Amino acid sequence: MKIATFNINGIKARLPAVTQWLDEAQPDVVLCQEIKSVDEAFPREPFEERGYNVETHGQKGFNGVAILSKRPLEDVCRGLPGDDSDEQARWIEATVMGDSQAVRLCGLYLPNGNPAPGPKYDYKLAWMERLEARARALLEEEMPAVMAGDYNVIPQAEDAERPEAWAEDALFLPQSRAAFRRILNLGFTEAFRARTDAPGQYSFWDYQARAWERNNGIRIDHMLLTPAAADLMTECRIDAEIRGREKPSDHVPVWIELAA
DNA sequence: ATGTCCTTAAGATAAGGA
Repeated sequence: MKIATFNINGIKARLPAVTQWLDEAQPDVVLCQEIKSVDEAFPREPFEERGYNVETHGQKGFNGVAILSKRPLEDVCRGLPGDDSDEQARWIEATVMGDSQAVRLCGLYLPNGNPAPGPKYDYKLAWMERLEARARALLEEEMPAVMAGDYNVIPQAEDAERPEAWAEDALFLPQSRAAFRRILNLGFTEAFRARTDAPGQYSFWDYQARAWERNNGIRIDHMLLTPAAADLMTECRIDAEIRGREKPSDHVPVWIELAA
């Protein structure tokens, strides 16, 4: 089962790029972030005619997450638990049946947090505490689980072309990286780094200043696997080349193959 | 070189978010 995460940066603007990639990559599941659409306005038809089931958790103007799946999605839950006053659409989860076993899928769009310090950074750190709590609960279940999405965290210096440029940024501040590491250290496997220590591998390049042409990127889109899921992983790759196409997202897909 | 892009609110451009 091929499972991908992709921050598409607006479904209305990205429909041609996303459908072209779907037709080529043929993922079974895609966890999408930044759909920037309310549920009612999400264009379901292009995906349904390709055989995907569509579950969205949108909001007006920004944020918004979705799951596309060729297999039926069950037990869909929207919103990260832990704060009923949080109205930002950043979390969706569902269960998909593999050939041999069920997998719990969590799609997340972690807050950017800039400028730091400030209320937006406080919100990011509080959101990460809630994520840690949900991660603990997932580990206690027997089902293999994947938490994938735009984490807005650069885990290590080797995950940025110019780490010095991010020293004061919410994506790379020690507190952000420590919170990410606390979640990993519960027992999760970060899929990409479990398979390679190659430098220069990124998932985001800014639209500005010819960042793509210079490979001035950062790796902030991650897939965290519970031990039961990590045992099933046979592949993890970044489809970087689509960043160079017409009207691309500033992020590219990251995907795993699970023998589930 | 904060050099771009996407969104909404308007009804042309400007602001917020990233």
